[in-house]
Amino acid sequence: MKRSKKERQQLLKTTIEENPFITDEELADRFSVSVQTIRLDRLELSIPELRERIKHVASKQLDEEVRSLPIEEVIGEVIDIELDQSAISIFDVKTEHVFQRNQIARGHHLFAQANSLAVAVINNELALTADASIRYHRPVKLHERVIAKAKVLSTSEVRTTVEVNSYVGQEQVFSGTFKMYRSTKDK
Amino acid sequence: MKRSKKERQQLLKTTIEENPFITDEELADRFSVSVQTIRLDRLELSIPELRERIKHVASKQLDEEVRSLPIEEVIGEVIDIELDQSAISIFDVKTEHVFQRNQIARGHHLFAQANSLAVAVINNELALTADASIRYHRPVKLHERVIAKAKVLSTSEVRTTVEVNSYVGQEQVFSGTFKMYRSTKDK
DNA sequence: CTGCTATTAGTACCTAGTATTAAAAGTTCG
DNA sequence: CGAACTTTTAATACTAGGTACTAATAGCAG
Repeated sequence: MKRSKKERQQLLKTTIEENPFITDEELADRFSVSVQTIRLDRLELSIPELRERIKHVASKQLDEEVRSLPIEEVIGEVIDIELDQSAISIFDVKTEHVFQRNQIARGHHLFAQANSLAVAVINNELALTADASIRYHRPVKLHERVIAKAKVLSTSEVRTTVEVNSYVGQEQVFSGTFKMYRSTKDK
Repeated sequence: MKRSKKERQQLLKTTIEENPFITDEELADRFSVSVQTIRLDRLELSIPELRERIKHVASKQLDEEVRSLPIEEVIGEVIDIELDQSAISIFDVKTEHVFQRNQIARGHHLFAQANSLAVAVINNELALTADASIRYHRPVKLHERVIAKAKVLSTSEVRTTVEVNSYVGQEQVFSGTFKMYRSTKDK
């Protein structure tokens, strides 16, 4: 099986990409050339040695582990609030909020922004969501800024209905109606 | 700084756990003992050498990449899944999930568990929540274990309805109906 | 045949170890 | 105190999977 230098180097690159754990010796075997040739190839292609490759993959893994730990606690920043009436928060979609494959924000983050805003707008120590009906109007992408606007529709002694609409620019991306319990003892 | 053998070995273990990239020499320095002592310690504790540790971390990374998308992006741990039919996940409520004041889990975590399970159960590259209707039956407290059960109710070419019910023990705490978009090209 | 590139071979050196033997230091017990 | 034991350190030989360098050889083109 005769390959030109270029062919071999191209193949070398993809082979290592798909299996970074392969040694020069195995590669030499596979391509029926000497180990030295493989090393020259790697040199020319600036492909690091096995151990460095593995180290690189491992670091990536550690990064992922740390980045995926703090799942979500910050759910947007409240920029305006009138208790028992309305509230506005902004939420910037970052890499940790999106599906890796299509860069679309996972739905529960938009929900979380809206839900926590609904909780915040209620002037009460204890506010809990009883039920909610929501709708996603269009997908939100990485790096977009979502502005959620909450509006209190009705209030009784124990129940409050809050409507939340979220926008990216002028475009609506999310809407929801939250029925909230509120504790009887006011602050 | 004098430590007994036991103390040193205990510390060695946790040190390596938190930074698997550390060499015996660095450890010897850190604990003011010889390299040989560190090696005896590793031997006694069955801790593999640096390169093996790195290799192990790197393999984990490759596994994740291959085992692909839906599972790692689920909130809670999926313990059973039958694609396009049903799925179950567990979610342990920790301190970071609750309101400090009353130790009650924030609603969006329960929503996130249910929503991501609904996404995972759909055997499709692209699944997005279109709208959802949910209800919180009773508050969930710190350290409780929530079991979410997703069931696919109906499927058309582009839409799937998933029902999710979540329980703590025998008691239902959450229910939701999720209407999902699925991409037209099936896997 | 002469040049040129590509390949192979060989050597010294490196890191981060294992495995083994042996000596030295520290500690406990009688 | 000193023998017996554990713990630590040292020294040596060997390993994988390389780098860096020099030198020899093979293949082919003009």
